[in-house]
Amino acid sequence: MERLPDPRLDATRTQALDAALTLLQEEGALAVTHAAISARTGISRSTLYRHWPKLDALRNAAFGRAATGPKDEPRTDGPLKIDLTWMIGRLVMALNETPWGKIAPQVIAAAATDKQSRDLMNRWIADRKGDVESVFTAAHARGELSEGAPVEQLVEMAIAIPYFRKLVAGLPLTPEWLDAHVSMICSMATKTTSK
Amino acid sequence: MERLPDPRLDATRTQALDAALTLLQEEGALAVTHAAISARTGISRSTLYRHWPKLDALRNAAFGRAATGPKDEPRTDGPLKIDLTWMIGRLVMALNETPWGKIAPQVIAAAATDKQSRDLMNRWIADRKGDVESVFTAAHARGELSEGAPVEQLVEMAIAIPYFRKLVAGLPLTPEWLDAHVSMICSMATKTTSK
DNA sequence: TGCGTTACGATACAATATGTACCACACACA
DNA sequence: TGTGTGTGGTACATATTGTATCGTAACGCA
Repeated sequence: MERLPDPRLDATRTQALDAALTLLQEEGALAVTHAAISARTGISRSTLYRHWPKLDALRNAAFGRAATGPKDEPRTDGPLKIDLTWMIGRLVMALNETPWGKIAPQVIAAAATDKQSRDLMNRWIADRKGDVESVFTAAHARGELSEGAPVEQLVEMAIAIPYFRKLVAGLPLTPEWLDAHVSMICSMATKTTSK
Repeated sequence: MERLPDPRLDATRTQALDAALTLLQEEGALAVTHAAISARTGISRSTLYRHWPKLDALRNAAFGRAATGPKDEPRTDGPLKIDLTWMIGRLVMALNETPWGKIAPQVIAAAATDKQSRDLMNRWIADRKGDVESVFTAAHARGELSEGAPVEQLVEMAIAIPYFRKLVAGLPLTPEWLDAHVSMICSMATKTTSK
């Protein structure tokens, strides 16, 4: 007979990963250790080793936890500028206000040597690209785009620039900046109705 | 009286940092330790600790070494597309073929907690931005730019996208991609002579 | 060439991080 | 109420990171 899963398993895992996430944000990936989590949660070191026998596994679990979040349903009602502002605004919010914004650089660095981190990063990017692309697709269906609009390049640009500003250059992503960013993209995508 | 500097000082420092750079590329920042460099160079562990008493100092020195390189003199003879292709081509080459391409992600991650890494990264970006900007300035002087061309945004875009593709998304920077990238920027910057 | 200085190499040692092994206890389910 | 399973505590093994000390070798200078 199958036994029901012991609720303690999930409870300790959740507690531990919560603490790991905090450590990740506050002190970086190197601070995520069995000992540190034990000190912070009261969970014994042996229990933590039982759940994640290796340090890599523990850190990957923490990364994974940081990347999880509610999926954004893209708005595609139009017009393009409104949809894009909302969609890229969600990205900006994720970078500004969720753990992911602080942790992404460490995932990027880890991706150089660790496949799981690479997969995690790629999945995150693919999701965002998909969202932005669907906005363009809808705009195209409404006839809002100019003939040869380079949609693929525009999608990449829409995402790459906020990423670069925030993570690489350490520049803020303000509402004013967002407006200018979206405006530039729209001016490239739509029929040149500009003055 | 001042004594001349002992040549052994420079010799060991150079040897050690060469090995550190190799380790950095091949096995990541975590592999850069006094012990590893000692094993690789034959320099004794105690000597390495004498030069860089802390591990952070050693890694920062390795980062610094990775970032050094000959300064690119921007070409500003025009036309814009030629100058931009050359200038961004230099950036692409640096990312593709120098240690910096492999190490930048680790510097970015370290920048979250370490001021020296932050400074290093900012200096690198500022240099590149300055180069690209001077290309636009020259083009403006020649009257190649359209009235309200958003030069600042274009400069950022020129740099952010290759960075994102290579470091974050792990995508290749091919000559074909470079051409498309530059073309897009030019079409935004120049008087809309496009059909 | 010889002398004082300085860098280097070797070793021993301390402190911490990273696991492993084992046992007693407490909690969950039947 | 028993039986299994997760947990906590401790002891222990090993590697990493850093310190301290000593003799030796290379260097600059006279």
